[in-house]
Amino acid sequence: MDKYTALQVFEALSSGVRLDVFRLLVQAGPEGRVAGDISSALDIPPTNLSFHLKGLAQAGLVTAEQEGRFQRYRANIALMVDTIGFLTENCCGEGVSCELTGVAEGVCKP
Amino acid sequence: MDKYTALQVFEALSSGVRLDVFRLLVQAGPEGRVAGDISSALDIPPTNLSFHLKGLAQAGLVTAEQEGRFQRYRANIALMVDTIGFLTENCCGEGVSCELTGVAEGVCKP
DNA sequence: AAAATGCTTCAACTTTTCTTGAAGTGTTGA
DNA sequence: TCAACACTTCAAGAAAAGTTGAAGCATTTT
Repeated sequence: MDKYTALQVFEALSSGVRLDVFRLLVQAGPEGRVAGDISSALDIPPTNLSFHLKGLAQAGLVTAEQEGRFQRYRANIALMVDTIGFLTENCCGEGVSCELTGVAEGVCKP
Repeated sequence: MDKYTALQVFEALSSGVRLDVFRLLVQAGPEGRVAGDISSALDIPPTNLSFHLKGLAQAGLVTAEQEGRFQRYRANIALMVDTIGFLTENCCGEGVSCELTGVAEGVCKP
């Protein structure tokens, strides 16, 4: 993963609205949710929701699929997990031990 | 972890400058780095760096310790790892399998 | 004590992001 | 075909974040 991709991911999750939307989609699982469904579940006006969904989709954190006149969104959890790998790169290299950094086991040595 | 804490973490990492700083500190390990060191390593004016370090510290992603007239910063990787746990909460619950979501093994069932 | 160093805070400006109503696109059902 | 529906795009104003030089505070050196 490159820095730009990671930055897009963090930017996407740096808004309360988008964080709520992503979490809702994570909990929805592979079925995902259609836009209007998300709008009413979180009480966000459709115009505003569309703006934020665009940001999440651009970052790759959600995928969009047309379903008749509905638009179904799904979370991409794998990208989120990969992003952590990017952040913890080299955190245990060069004589730096996991014990000292307090990092959970398995994170630094995948 | 609550939503506010997670949001602070993502906001903190949603800037290119702060992402660079955090990654530098992750790679620096437990020794950390003093502010002036970071400033010259990443070519960021001290004033601006101070602004961004404040954001990272407020989110809890870095800690600051005075060392004479220097200020030493260290990364808090554990918080980053915890934040992922928050995001993937319930992602495999209620009949939703990890296989379908494509999530790395062990993430959903810690 | 005075000057130098390391860093932060402040104030002002610039830039970006957010929010909302109005208008637009495509789809479905009467 | 026409109205209703689901959602997105557009435009404009409001709010938040980023950047910089000048000034401030604390520590160290001379």
